[in-house]
Amino acid sequence: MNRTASIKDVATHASVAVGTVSNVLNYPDRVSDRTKERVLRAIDELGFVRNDAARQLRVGHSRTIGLIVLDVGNPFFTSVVRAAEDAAALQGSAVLLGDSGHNASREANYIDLFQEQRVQGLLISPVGDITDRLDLLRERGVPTVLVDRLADESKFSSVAVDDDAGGYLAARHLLDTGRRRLAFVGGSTSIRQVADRLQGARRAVKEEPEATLEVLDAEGQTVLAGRSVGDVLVERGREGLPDGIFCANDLLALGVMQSLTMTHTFRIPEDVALIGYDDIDFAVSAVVPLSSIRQPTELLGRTAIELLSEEVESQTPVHRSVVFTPELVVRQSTATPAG
Amino acid sequence: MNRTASIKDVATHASVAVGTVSNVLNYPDRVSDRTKERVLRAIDELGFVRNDAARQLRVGHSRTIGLIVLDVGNPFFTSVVRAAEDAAALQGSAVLLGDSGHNASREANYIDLFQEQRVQGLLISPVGDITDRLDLLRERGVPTVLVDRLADESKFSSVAVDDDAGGYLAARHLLDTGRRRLAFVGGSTSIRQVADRLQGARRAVKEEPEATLEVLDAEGQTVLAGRSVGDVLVERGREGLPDGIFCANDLLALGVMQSLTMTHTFRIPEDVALIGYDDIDFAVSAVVPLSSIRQPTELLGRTAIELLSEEVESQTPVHRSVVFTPELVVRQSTATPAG
DNA sequence: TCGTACCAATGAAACGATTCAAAACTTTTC
DNA sequence: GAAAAGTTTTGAATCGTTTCATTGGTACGA
Repeated sequence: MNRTASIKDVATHASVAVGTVSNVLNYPDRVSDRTKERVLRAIDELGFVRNDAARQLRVGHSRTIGLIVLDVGNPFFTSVVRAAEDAAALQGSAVLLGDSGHNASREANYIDLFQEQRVQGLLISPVGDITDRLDLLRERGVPTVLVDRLADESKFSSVAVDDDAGGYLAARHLLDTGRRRLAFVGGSTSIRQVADRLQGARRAVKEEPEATLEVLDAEGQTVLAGRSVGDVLVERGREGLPDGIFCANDLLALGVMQSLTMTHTFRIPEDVALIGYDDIDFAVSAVVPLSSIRQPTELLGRTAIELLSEEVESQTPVHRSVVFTPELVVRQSTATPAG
Repeated sequence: MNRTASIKDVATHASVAVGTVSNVLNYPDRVSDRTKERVLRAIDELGFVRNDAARQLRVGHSRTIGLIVLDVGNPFFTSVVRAAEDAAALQGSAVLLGDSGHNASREANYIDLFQEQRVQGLLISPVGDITDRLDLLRERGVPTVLVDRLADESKFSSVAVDDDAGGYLAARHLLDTGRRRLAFVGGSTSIRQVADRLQGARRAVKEEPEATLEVLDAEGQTVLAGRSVGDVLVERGREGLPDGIFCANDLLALGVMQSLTMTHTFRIPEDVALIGYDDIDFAVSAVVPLSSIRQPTELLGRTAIELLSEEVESQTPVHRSVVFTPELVVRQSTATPAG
């Protein structure tokens, strides 16, 4: 297995100087057609592939962008990742993807790795509060954009989705379709996103004098947790039943739906309207197609790359925080009750 | 923003030679404790981070492995990716992840990129038949392991899961729990995996003289497609109903389940047993927890890395194909009918 | 005191690209 | 036909590591 060809081999093979080969690769119009053709043939014959490490060493920076997410398995992030990759590809960069899995030490490993790789910049959805760590990065000249988290604008750019607005949107929709006795199912409100969504919902409910909002406890954010909540409601019976339920994510909502529809005690949406959050793939194919709040994930990924480019380009770093508003997706589970 | 510190700066700062700093980084026991400490302090004070491009240029190869999957959003691949990352980290390598999205040109882009990066090797779940392309890679000394696809063992190593065995396992389980009138729902059998699973199921059915296997058409591999199949069965009524249904993936199975349970005409598992394939997260939290066939994705990812290491290490490349057997996961949807 | 080991530290060379001032050609202009 | 202007091509210097033959020190035994 003979060593892969270098630019020098190509130069010899084509009887030109190394600088010429480099020019063919990087500034094709500086080279005459005749030599260009000769060089290209040599490249082809030797199967030359540019060594990016050498290139990077010389020019001082790579063409890659680091992206660290909390969980690649989460559809929200999967979608953000894909959008970021596409946007990066358009501007000639590649994305190095790291999955921290909510684990601070894995996150730290990736940050180190990406620094050694001299990435152009870093997009990160941080595990905890690592502003110190990121401050260091910033000082060392690695521009950073926070994803799905608000940042101190004097220090970082960030992209996020307005969860308060999302909560408002969901509750407002239930109110607009005539429901007045609302319930919120969130799992732990110690999660910032959940707390914000609840806050938004409260805001909407305040706008209707006779509307009420009850907060139901759930153990976690899973389908099973949702089902337990549903079972409690079923037991409670027709009396205390809310007529509109807003779940802080679709899994919870699907669980509630399973419980209510299986027992056939209550019909969705006639007796209870139900709305989730995230608009996962399963929402549309639920037994009763589930209304939900969709987060503009593609936009999030694309914008993150744009903000990063701004940081890379501008000498005097100015930071921007972009907050997107989520979108209401209406399906059958919140259809207006007949009559 | 001053340039990041180099090994030379560290050497000056600690009053040692550059070679010594390099030794501290790479062969700590070659260096006396006193100087080691001095160097480490200097590294800390200057915030030195090793430039991996320079390192790579010198040693001739990177510490990264390229991994190209068909779809990061697919839980199967997500799980493989995570396992591969962990296994790679253990041996000091990092994984560069590429998502081809079933698109040959995106795939080609990643292959090019990874070649320029001089990855140690490539794990790939190829879009189409790209053996030509991969042959080229092999000639250029980039060892390649195929993932989720069988390979000509004279050319490549590969890891895959035995779909025929999985199909057999599912059907055998239905037979073992007393079902005899089986049905297979697969979507298009032009997909290799689906065809193999059907073949395995047929093999099992042949073992029981009085057992039958009916193949039901489905439009695609989604929940909705499954629901349509379920609706057809419901319409058919108790007469022609199979007593055991095997779906080539969990989405189809969940669709069938929705249809059968909603109408309350038939009960699962009393009237019909139902088993899926893939054991996605949703299987366990279905209305009736769904039995399924689990693919050993973690093992797949880990083994892929191992095979690649073998290829990298061995001078005379020998290739191996490893085929794993999937695993039966029994839940309520195939419980033995009472009595 | 000298010779022999042994250990630590040194620093020039090499990796493969890009860059850029200078050299070598071509073409234009007078 | 020579000078000026423009175009191509050249090749040495450079980026930041690792490597390794060599040098400098120290300890021990004779």
